[in-house]
Amino acid sequence: MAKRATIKDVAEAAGVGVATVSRVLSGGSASPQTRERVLAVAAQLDYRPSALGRNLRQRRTGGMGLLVPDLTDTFHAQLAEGVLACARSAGEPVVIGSTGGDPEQESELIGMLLEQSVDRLIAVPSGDEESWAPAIRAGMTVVFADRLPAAPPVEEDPAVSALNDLLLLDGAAPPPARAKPLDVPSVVADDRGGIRTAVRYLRGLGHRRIAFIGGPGHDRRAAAFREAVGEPLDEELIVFGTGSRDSAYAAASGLFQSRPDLTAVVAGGNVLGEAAVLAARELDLRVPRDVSLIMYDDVPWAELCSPPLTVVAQPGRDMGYRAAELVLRSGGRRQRSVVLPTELIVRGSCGPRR
Amino acid sequence: MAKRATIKDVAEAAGVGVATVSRVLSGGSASPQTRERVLAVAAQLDYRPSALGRNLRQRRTGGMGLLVPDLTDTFHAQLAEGVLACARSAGEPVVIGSTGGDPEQESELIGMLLEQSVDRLIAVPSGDEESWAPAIRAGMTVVFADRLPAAPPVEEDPAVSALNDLLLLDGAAPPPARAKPLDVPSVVADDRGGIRTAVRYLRGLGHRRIAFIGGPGHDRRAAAFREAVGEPLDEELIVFGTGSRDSAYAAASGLFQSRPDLTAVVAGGNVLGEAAVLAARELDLRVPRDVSLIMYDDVPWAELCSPPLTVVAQPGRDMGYRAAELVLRSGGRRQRSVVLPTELIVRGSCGPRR
DNA sequence: CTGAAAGCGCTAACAT
DNA sequence: ATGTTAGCGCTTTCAG
Repeated sequence: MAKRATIKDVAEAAGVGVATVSRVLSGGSASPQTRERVLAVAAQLDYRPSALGRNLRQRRTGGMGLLVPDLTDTFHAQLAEGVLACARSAGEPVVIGSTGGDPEQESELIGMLLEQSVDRLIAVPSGDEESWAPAIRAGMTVVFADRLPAAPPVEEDPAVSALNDLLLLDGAAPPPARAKPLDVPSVVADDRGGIRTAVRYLRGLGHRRIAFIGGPGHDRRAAAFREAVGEPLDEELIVFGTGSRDSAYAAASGLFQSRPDLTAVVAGGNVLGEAAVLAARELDLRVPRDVSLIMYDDVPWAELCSPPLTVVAQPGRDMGYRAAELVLRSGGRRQRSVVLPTELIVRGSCGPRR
Repeated sequence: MAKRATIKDVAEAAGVGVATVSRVLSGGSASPQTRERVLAVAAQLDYRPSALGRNLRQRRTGGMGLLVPDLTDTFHAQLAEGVLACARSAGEPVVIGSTGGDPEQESELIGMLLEQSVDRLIAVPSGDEESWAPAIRAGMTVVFADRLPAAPPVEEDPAVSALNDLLLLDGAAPPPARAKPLDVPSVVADDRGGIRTAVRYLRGLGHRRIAFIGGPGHDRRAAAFREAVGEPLDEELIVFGTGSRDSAYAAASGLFQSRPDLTAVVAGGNVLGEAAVLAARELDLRVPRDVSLIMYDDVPWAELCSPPLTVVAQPGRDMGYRAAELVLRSGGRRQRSVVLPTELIVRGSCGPRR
């Protein structure tokens, strides 16, 4: 690294103390002449304050961390672009990590960020609330984007269980003592509205046996789907993949084969939509003649499919931007969560029930 | 930020000096007992060495920077995933920036990285060699991925020009004095081979009027295209977009309209392929009946198109991984550049000339 | 308004 | 083998 000028160099060259230079550069008070001289010298020396010194002094790194499951999921890429846009305009660095949807990798990455003293983090979480507790406790300012961590598995405390059994309290068992839920601001899409609109649209076309294919983190969408469909609910029509494209394909293909009677499917994300299109084609199901399809996420290629895909668009880029704003503006006090609207974009992948 | 234990805390608690703790944790020499005690205390205190202190001391930040034009370009996302995978397994942080293909933003981001003392950088460059010189001079270890910076515009030195005119040396003018080319390792695909294979394939199908649609950074591919097509060369069949999806669409659409006689097109990247498919459909050109299409980059949705797209696949993820290895292993000495093979994946978007 | 000085947490000489 | 010490570049009291 070519040696760069330090604040000391500037101070000497300007004939002032380092404190003065620091003040001038961070907008503190200084006489106009001093200020001007310092500025001139700094420019002449091409001085750039080192973030290293500042960070150490302030015991924190500026900027923010960004954790997403997978950048090749175009929606996450859009979200990331939003975060980067905001960070760029703020001149702040972004340390990024891809978790592969694996809570363990996620935790490791959080550890890495902690080590870097990155104390602001935007995350599309993969782990559950429990796995996020340490980060919060460590003092990180976290903002969740796109989804929230799942509630931790209810711990079957053997003693309590036994007691409950004994007292025959099963039916009206008190809610198991669970860790208090995380209080973290978030930026998510209106999944409930988005899914409901999609289901209603399909209903309006005459569809009755509608399926949902989800992936990790799509629990809220699945819940919204259950709610929108109402009774009678056919749980077999709700399937999940584990996050990889392969497993998404397997889920879609399995669904089509086991339930040839379904006439429409809602894919909970673009990777699942991709899988659904592929699986349908492989099984010679024609869209929308044999099966109607609505995909969550509007991605460029949705328009390229034949027929073009009808989608529930969520503003990925905006979500990222807003999340970054939230995490930056968090001047200590609590931030409100934000829910962004979705939009049903009707193209050609849905038709009347045959 | 909850106050974390420092090396001093560990030293005191273990009854040793800070240096010993430092040594133990970085694998230096220490007696087995001491080592054990320190390790125990460190674990007990949940001590994590602060990267801040280390970085300042070593005057450099670990990890690496990563600059790409646009993450929603799936190829760049794949490349980024490769970089992240390598960085993750090395436990190193990655500071990412998205340039939007704009040399100016790129320069600003480089400045930001310099300020952070990030001295290792992987970049899909947007600026030309000239705009990259400062980063190199500042001592950054740079590895270019996917493409190389364009040669700087030849400066028309008036004096030299005049002299040349005077001496009638125009025809055999000596190469203009240009800055010495950057000597930076890189990881790129075998564009020459990839394009040649594509063109030959199309030729074999009988196509004679083949077009090329490129974007920023596709100069090498365009050059390879010219070479592969040979004489007579129809320059009108080579068009460029500026990087945005809109401009890519405009370029494709304009090409199809101005040259209805073309029978095949090679798109220099997935965003351009996207545009080509869209434009063709808009103009009622059927693929492959009316026009054959080969796209650079194998992306998941290539298979979803109807017909599925024949592509020149380049190993985006590997490229990223290799680039990260290169930049990490750069133990001071020069690294060799690497060229990765491409593969023509024949699907259904090419047919015989009608 | 300005300067001197004290560290932030860590590593690398240097001494023991 | 281990402790002591001197900073890395910066911000921030605290005096002047």
